[in-house]
Amino acid sequence: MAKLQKSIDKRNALIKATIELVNNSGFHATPMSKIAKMANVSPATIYLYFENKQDLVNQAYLEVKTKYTDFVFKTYNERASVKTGFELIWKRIAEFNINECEYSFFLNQCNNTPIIDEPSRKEGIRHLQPLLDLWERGKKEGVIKPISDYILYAYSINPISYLMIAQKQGEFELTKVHVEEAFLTAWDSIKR
Amino acid sequence: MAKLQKSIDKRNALIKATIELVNNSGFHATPMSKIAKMANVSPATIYLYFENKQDLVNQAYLEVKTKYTDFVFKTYNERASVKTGFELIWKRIAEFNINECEYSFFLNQCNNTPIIDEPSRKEGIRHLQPLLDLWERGKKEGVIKPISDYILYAYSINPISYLMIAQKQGEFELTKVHVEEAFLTAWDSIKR
DNA sequence: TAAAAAAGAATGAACATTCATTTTTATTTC
DNA sequence: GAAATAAAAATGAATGTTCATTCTTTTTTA
Repeated sequence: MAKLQKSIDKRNALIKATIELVNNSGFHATPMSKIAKMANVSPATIYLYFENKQDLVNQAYLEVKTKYTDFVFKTYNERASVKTGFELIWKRIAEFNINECEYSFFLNQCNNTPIIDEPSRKEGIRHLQPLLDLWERGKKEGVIKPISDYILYAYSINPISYLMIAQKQGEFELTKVHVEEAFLTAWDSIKR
Repeated sequence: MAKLQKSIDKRNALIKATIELVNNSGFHATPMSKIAKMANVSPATIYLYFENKQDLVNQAYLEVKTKYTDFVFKTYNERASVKTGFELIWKRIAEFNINECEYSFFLNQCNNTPIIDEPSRKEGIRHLQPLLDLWERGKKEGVIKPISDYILYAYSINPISYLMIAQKQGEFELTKVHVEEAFLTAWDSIKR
């Protein structure tokens, strides 16, 4: 009698292939057969690991989102000043976007199009709770503008994704200098 | 012998249906048959007006993009100060996004995913030439930060799209007050 | 050796596009 | 101004393909 032994490697390869193919062609233009081929697996095998195509993408999304938040808050220290705390988080976000741009592009596509289930997406910004808490504190201390979190996010965090896309499309190269400029710009936009 | 008399109304209805359906389901999840039905037309008729599905979307994109830039620069006056000029343009962009959110959502989806031909997209930011010229002047006058246009765009213009999406997903409502806050934030982020 | 895992081929649905006809339109002829 | 007509415009029904998913068989594993 055999134990349940589905290979985690195969699952990972499938998720990886999905991300890469969806990044380059979009969800509906990516056939399961191609995902299978890229993961060196038969199409039928995908269904041992995932219910169906939608489930595969949802799981890819949640997995990448988790990697993202884990990375972003790893170095965060609640006792730092608001400005320092913001810098810690912002720079980690930038680092993730630059070093894992396959992931960040994928997240971005999921956030901007209707490919992900509402339930799977609803988690959304809530993953960023520590950042929201930091802003709350900043507003109380009078260091951060007393405006909606959505606006703070739109101006200080979302631009990073935009710059990644511009870079992916080869219009722009995101250098160290740019990152520093972008950080200062982000801070200028939300500081009181 | 009859004159060429393809109905502009029909063409418009097809473009409108395409925008609405692509907004809600994405390009590949929108069948031609549905577009036809929504435009009250037979599927075969689409091919009298457009070469194929890709051509239909490309044309929709270019048409909306043109509407956008026409609207945005309509009130612009080259002789205004940099700050005033920026405010004129920014507020028109915001107005367009709010009043024509079907259009702005569509443009955003085209800019963030691989559904549009590279050639059709390449026009991209270049449509915004007057804004780029204004920034150039602002940098010379020492009023605008001397940083890449991509960064200026990412921080002062792109956030509007993000806020639109948040609104479309029902997470947020973009009120007059928010628009004013957002404008000041945009200016803070790019002013020297 | 028995159960799980994997595979390739088969199935059936959905879809973009084309085809063969019908309908509309505008002009011409009386 | 009505009837005739020829070309464009529009249509609904094919066509052929692509694809997600399932089925049956083979291979691997414990």
